[in-house]
Amino acid sequence: MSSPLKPGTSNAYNITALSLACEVNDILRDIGPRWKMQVLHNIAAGTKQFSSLKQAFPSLSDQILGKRLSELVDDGLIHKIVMQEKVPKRIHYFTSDKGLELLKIIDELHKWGLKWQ
Amino acid sequence: MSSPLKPGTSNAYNITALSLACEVNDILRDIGPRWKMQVLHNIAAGTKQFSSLKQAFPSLSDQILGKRLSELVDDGLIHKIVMQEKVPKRIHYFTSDKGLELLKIIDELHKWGLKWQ
DNA sequence: ACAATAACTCACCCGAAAGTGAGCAACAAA
DNA sequence: TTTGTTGCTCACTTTCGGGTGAGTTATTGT
Repeated sequence: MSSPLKPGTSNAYNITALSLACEVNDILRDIGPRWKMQVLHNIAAGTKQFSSLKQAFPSLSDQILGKRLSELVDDGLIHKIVMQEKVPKRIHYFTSDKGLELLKIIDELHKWGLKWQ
Repeated sequence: MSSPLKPGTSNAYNITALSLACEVNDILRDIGPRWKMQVLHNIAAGTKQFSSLKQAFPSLSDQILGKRLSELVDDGLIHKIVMQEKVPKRIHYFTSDKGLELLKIIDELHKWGLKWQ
C-alpha cells in the first residue's frame, strides 16, 4: 500500500519507535488525500457508480474523483466490477472487508471529533 | 480545531452526508501532517523536551519540530508548561486527555495496517 | 573571549498535490 | 445531426506543505 522506510528515517536509538511511527505515517498519507474517505464512505453507503458519486459531491471534479477511485482500488479498499463493457460503460464499485474495517476506525475518529470539537 | 465548510462544499442534496464527510476531512487534515502523530506518540511515551524529541527523530528538523509542537498545542492535543523562564529555557510537554484518546484510535489504525499490510 | 545550550522564529525554495480545461469512446435519443 | 450519457485520461497551472539556512535570546562552562 505504501513505500518502506525512507533513507535517513531510522537510526539505532529509535528503531522500534520508528517502526510504529513510520507505518502510521504511511497509513495517514494513504487515507489523507482530500475526498478519499468520503468517497469510500459513500460507496459503503450504497453509491455504486461514478455518476452518482459525482452527484453526491458536486464540488468534486471528475478528475479528482477518478484519481481517488483508482487509488482506492489500488489500496484494496474497494473493488471495481464492469457490468457493461460497451459505451456507455456501467461500472460498479463496492467496499472490501479491508475498507469496511477502515471505515469503522474513521467513524471513531469522527466521534472523537464530535466529542472534542 | 479547523475551518468550517468552505464555500461551494455543501448543497441541498448532500447536506447530511457532507456534515460527516467534511468533519472527517478536517480531522484527517489536522492529524495528517508529517511527524505530527509520531511526536504526539513520543510525548505520550514520556519524552518531554524539545531537545529530547530532536534526539528521538534525528531526521526531523528543528523548524518542523517547532511547527508540529505549536500545532499540537493549538489543537489541544498537548500542553506546554514552562519550567524555567530564563535562557536556556526548560519547557515540558505532556499529552492532554484529548490527545490520549486520539492516540488510542491511531493505535487501532496501526493495528489495521498490520492486519492488511 | 568564545562556544555551547534550549527552544524556538523568519524567510525562502521546491516538489507534490489540488484543481482546471479539454477531449475521447461509442451508442441512443431528440 | 446534434446532444447526451458514462467513465474516465492527459496536460497544464496554481496552491500548499515540507525542508533548509540563518538568526535570536541570555546564561553557563572552558
